[in-house]
Amino acid sequence: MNYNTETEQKILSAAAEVFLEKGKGAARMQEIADRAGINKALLHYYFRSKERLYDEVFKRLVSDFFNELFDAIQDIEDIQLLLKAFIDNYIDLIAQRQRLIRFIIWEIETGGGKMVELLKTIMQERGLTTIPIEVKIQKAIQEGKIAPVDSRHLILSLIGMCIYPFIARPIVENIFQGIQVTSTEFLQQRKTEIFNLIWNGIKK
Amino acid sequence: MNYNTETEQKILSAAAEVFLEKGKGAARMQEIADRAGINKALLHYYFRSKERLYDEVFKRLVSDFFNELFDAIQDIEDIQLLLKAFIDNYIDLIAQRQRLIRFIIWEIETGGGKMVELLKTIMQERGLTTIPIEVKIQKAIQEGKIAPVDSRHLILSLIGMCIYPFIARPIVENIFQGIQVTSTEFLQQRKTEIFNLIWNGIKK
DNA sequence: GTCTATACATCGATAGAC
DNA sequence: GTCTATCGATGTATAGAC
Repeated sequence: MNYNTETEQKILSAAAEVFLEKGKGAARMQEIADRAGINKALLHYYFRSKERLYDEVFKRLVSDFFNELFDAIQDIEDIQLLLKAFIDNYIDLIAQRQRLIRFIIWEIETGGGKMVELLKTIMQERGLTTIPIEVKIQKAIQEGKIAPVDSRHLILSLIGMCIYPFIARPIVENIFQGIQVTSTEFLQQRKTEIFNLIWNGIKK
Repeated sequence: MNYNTETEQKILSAAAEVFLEKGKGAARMQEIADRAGINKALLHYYFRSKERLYDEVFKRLVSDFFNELFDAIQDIEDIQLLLKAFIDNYIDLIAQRQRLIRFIIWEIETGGGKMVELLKTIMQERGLTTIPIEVKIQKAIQEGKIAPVDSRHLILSLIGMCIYPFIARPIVENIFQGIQVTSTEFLQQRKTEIFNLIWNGIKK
């Protein structure tokens, strides 16, 4: 039993909780220490500063998300199945990680440097030099399977449609009475509506 | 000349700058005072607390945005022209207010209460009880002008596609080398691609 | 490795003179 | 209305005993 690593893990999961709930700026080292069942001094002993602790937590959470997404769609070649799988998995992964979006947006909005670096690292680790889905969309266009849209814009549209309800959740649920963004019913509807819109929009 | 009001305006515009740049949490009353050319004490004399100053700034900036959007599309009845106008105006208004999005997202992610209240107020002031575009989409469906999609999902898709490139701007510009989200060229492409995708997706 | 105690900085807010 | 000076709370980080 390695006491060192055990404490480190307790700190990391407590820090993930607090950072996700409060955001980096409002997160307090005291609260992280409390939830980990230790004191502030030990936090700095293990991670030196709040900044470094945050970096470590951010890296782990975001890497998990993107690796799961890449895993889910990497072997699909048929464009229709690929789009369906992308939408389904993106929405499910986000639905399971609602607070992670705030986390990523907070980070992006401080310049996005960490996020860009992390994405590069993740792609490098997977041996990717291009975005797989972009290449597959372009291939489908060349083979005449879908209309000649701009692949980059299609990807931006896909992600935007999937992610927006989660970003604007309080407003969406208030403006559209009856919608519960996390309900199984809404998630299923959302997947279907996005796929139908996209597919009708680009099929030949 | 009313000195009272003049100082108040200087404070409000300085506060808007700082809040937009730093966000509510990281904004400092000292910096707002400096930019307004006064001292901290006077800030509290006029607005009592940071919270109230923030509320006032938030209300003004967000109201302006939505009022401009509503003004731009309220008289359009034809569904095709309406969708085109919504996309064009939404993208232009956001492009002119890049930092406002962070502002709104920050606010949403602390619960969204202020945003919901503000939207209700804005709609009340305009005498609206429903969302105009939702009603017009449903009317177009009933009249058989577009396919019977879910109007709420269509609106979510529209906004998501318009707003996403601005939210994820640093990532988008890095992943898609060559894209400059704020360039006239990209904005024009984006408007066209969104409209074409939507219209092909729902036209009969 | 883990603790207590504390240094040191910063921030929002206010008191009080003018 | 506007200023200077300062309070009180809170935050990160560290020193030093065990």
